[in-house]
Amino acid sequence: MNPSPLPFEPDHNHDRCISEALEQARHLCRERRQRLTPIRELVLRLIWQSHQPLGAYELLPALAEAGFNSAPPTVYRALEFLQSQGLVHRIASLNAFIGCPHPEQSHQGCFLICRSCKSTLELESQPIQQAIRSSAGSLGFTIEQETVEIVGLCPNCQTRPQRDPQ
Amino acid sequence: MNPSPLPFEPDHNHDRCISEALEQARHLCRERRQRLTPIRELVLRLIWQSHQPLGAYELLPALAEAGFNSAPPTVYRALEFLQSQGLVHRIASLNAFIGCPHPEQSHQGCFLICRSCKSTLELESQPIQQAIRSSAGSLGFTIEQETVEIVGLCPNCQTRPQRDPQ
DNA sequence: AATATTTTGTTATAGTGTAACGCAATCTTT
DNA sequence: AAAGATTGCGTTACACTATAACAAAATATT
Ligand SMILES: [Zn+2]
Ligand SMILES: [Zn+2]
Ligand SMILES: [Zn+2]
Ligand SMILES: [Zn+2]
Repeated sequence: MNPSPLPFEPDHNHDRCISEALEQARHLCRERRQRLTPIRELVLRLIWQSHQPLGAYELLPALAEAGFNSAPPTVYRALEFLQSQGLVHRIASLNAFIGCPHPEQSHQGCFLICRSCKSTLELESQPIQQAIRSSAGSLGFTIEQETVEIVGLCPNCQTRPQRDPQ
Repeated sequence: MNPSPLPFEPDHNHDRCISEALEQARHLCRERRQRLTPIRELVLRLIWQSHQPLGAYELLPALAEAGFNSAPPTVYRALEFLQSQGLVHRIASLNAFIGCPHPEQSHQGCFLICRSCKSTLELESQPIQQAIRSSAGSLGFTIEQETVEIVGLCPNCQTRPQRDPQ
């Protein structure tokens, strides 16, 4: 067990990922006077079940099991709220959602997505950010939102292609 | 009229963009022994009507007008072919498609998308590519496909926000 | 407690994309 | 040129993703 979740390590302490993410979500929402309702918290917990982006419709059965209404608007509303608080990011190229490991300040994610095991890692890459800002700036373009999603093979899947880390 | 299409210039010679794109498409397909059928060429021409990404369903009426079948599979097949030949890129964050200005060799596009006028510019930014490769490489991640889509305001729309270049 | 605001339930529908199958057109081989 | 193989297209149906609109319930505010 690693003390902190390492990128693409299938045997990291993921229970800790979950509990930390939930704890931080509760803390941030309290601080911001936003309501982390049972549905919202459940959706966040479900998304954090793995490091693989989850589609909105994959959440519905679990919501139903938990006794909630399970129509699309329910889950999309929860996802919208979580996104607005920076707790969740949407992966445009997958139509899916993933928990943000550092939601304390709003930011643009940069994602490495493994084609094989689907594990997805959010980067904070200064060089990438800088290069984008520089390219856009030199053309007089003002950046408002960035989508950077890199698909490929994670280290595990290059050697053990069939492995499926959470 | 500019001799070559400048980024975010609404009054560039766009007829030339179109004719060059079509000419190059014909040339590349001939060279690769791929069939640029009437439907495929029409879809490419429609996409090149502007520098604004076009949704698949926006193409259907024009296909119908031209006397072709206008069911979704028709246009999606054409788009799939054009993408396979690098003649068109898909913008994941918009669910839309745009013509590629330099399809002669396969590449990963990086797109600047104006939120106001929707004009979209494809960049070939070595620094961005390099930064992405470096970040991924240091984590042992092998890149297969990149999605880099930057939304913001182009120079025109920062000063004349309501303008709508082609 | 009364009122306003926010959240959720519910139904319906819009928007995006694909499966599957048969026919037609084109290419390849004889 | 004829026969067979391959590719592209027409057609229908459907899957997946997301939102509009309005009523009911829960919560916050006065
Ligand atoms: Zn984890
Ligand atoms: Zn994040
Ligand atoms: Zn042009
Ligand atoms: Zn391109």
